[in-house]
Amino acid sequence: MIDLACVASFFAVAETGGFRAAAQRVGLSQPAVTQHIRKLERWLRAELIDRGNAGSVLTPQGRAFLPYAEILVRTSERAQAMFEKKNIVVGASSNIGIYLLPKHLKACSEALGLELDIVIGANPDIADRLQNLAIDVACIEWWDERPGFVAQCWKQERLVVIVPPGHPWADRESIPAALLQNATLLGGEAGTGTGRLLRQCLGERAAGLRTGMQLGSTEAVKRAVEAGLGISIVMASAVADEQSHGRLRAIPLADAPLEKSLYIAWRDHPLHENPAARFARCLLDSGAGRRVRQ
Amino acid sequence: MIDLACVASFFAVAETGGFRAAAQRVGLSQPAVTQHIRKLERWLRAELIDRGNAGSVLTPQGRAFLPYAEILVRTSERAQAMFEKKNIVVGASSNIGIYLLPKHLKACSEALGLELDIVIGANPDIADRLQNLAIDVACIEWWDERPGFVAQCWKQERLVVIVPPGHPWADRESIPAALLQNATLLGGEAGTGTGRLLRQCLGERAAGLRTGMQLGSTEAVKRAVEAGLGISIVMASAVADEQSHGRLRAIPLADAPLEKSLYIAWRDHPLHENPAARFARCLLDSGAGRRVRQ
DNA sequence: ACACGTTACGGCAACCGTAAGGATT
DNA sequence: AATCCTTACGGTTGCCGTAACGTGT
Repeated sequence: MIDLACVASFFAVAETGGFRAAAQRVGLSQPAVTQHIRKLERWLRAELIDRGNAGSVLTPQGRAFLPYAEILVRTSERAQAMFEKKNIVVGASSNIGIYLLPKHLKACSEALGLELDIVIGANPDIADRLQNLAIDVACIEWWDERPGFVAQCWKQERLVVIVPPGHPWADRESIPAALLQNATLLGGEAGTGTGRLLRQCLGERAAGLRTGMQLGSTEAVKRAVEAGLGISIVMASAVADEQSHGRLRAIPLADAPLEKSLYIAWRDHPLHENPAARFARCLLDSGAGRRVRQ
Repeated sequence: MIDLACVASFFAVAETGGFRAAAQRVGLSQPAVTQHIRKLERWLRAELIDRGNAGSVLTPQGRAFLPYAEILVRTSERAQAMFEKKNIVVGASSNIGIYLLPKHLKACSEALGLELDIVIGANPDIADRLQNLAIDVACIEWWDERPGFVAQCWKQERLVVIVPPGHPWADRESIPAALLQNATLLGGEAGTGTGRLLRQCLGERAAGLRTGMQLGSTEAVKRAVEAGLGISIVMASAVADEQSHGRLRAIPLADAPLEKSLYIAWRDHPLHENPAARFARCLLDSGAGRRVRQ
């Protein structure tokens, strides 16, 4: 059976680019790291690292092994952390992590006496990390039901159409769906389910809806709309600032109350004293949660 | 650093329900397993197993640790297997694994001189296993792009409406979308993207489409339709048998050629001699693949 | 000369198996 | 008595650190 200490040393070498630095990071002498790498290489029957005097670099085989090493190291770290009841890791999709989460975190952290680490990423990425045990609690914009997890609806966030101040729609109170019929919307982060939501909410009236440019982030979308490159639909809280400064107009839809459900999801541990679940419930209490699936 | 041998012993105890059987499985003496479990328990500062004379059972904390243990054990096994260039694991969503894959596997296995293990599961489950490194190649019905992976379109499978022989539509040559307008379809496996595909393909005409009963498998859907409980839409190759025996009618849509793209996905190893990639390409060659994403 | 990784070697810890010891049914 | 896990103990392994040794810049 492989030795995790060897894997940790390998991972450290891969990250630091040298045996000496790796030894320091894992708290061993440098020859010990040499031994670890040799042992791994014998075990896998493959050379993993090209030793050069100006830094060590992974061989192709080493690069192939790297994701395995990372999973092994991170999983063992997380397993240990789970029982120490401290330092839980919260993952959030970009929109939530940037615009909504910060104001809740401090209260929950203090109420529970927990240290929090935050990871912000794309929505599917966060879902995967939850599955991989790399994060304990996920705050996400879209959740496909998976066995072994609990997900609850956290908030219903209003979505609004955003246009620049000079736009023909800028002074409307609301926007009827018919206006959107042939509009082209600037796209933000992929995989957040906004497209799905729109089609579901507008029904047949969404047929002509198109999304131009995938800009990758809501920040980018806001800047693009400010610059007059187009219009978009975003979560209301993402544009509160710009709206109050008059840089953007945020206008609700007229006939359909367009709301996106945000979810808190965590692994359904049978552990009674489950810190992830406690944190999740604390978050939910500050957002009037509604149970979706156990 | 935790010892993987201890984790393997724990996992074996969890699966076999006893220290003796676990010892036999991992090839150690029984006291060695006792030591392993004690070491783990000391390391995690938690009791993991309730020792009873009539079998050992996991404590709640043990059950909480179990998924971590499984990931650690399976990942190390997979890492080792990767370098042995043998025995690659293919995951397939149920429909593909049952109706399409078998006829291709033997040829690919022989052409490459590889042993194959097959895992069949729900579509999201297979995608997760690919991410977790539990499988090497995934044959799936829906793929959300993830960094670090390669996915290619493998086949375009025709979808057909299935109705029982006595149904009013049984003798139609094709079914116009308008007929489906307010139909209720029996649902099969969740998360395969058929619903999405339908809405995308039928556009606004899908507005009234409803799915009743989630039956969980295509086999169940077929039996339910045979029994006259309703109609459904399935992959043509899933009902070839029933169609030729006259137990079901399979009827294409009239105005939209309804096709589902099936994908082969694998981890984008930089390893030159990557057996998973070789196998994937072999499969693609037998299905006229079209590149989607690198 | 310096920085990096390797080799050599010795002490010490830890692991495993055998054998004997409770505890429960 | 039978089964299951634990304890006790000794031999062996192998891991780690110190120190000395190549090697390339």
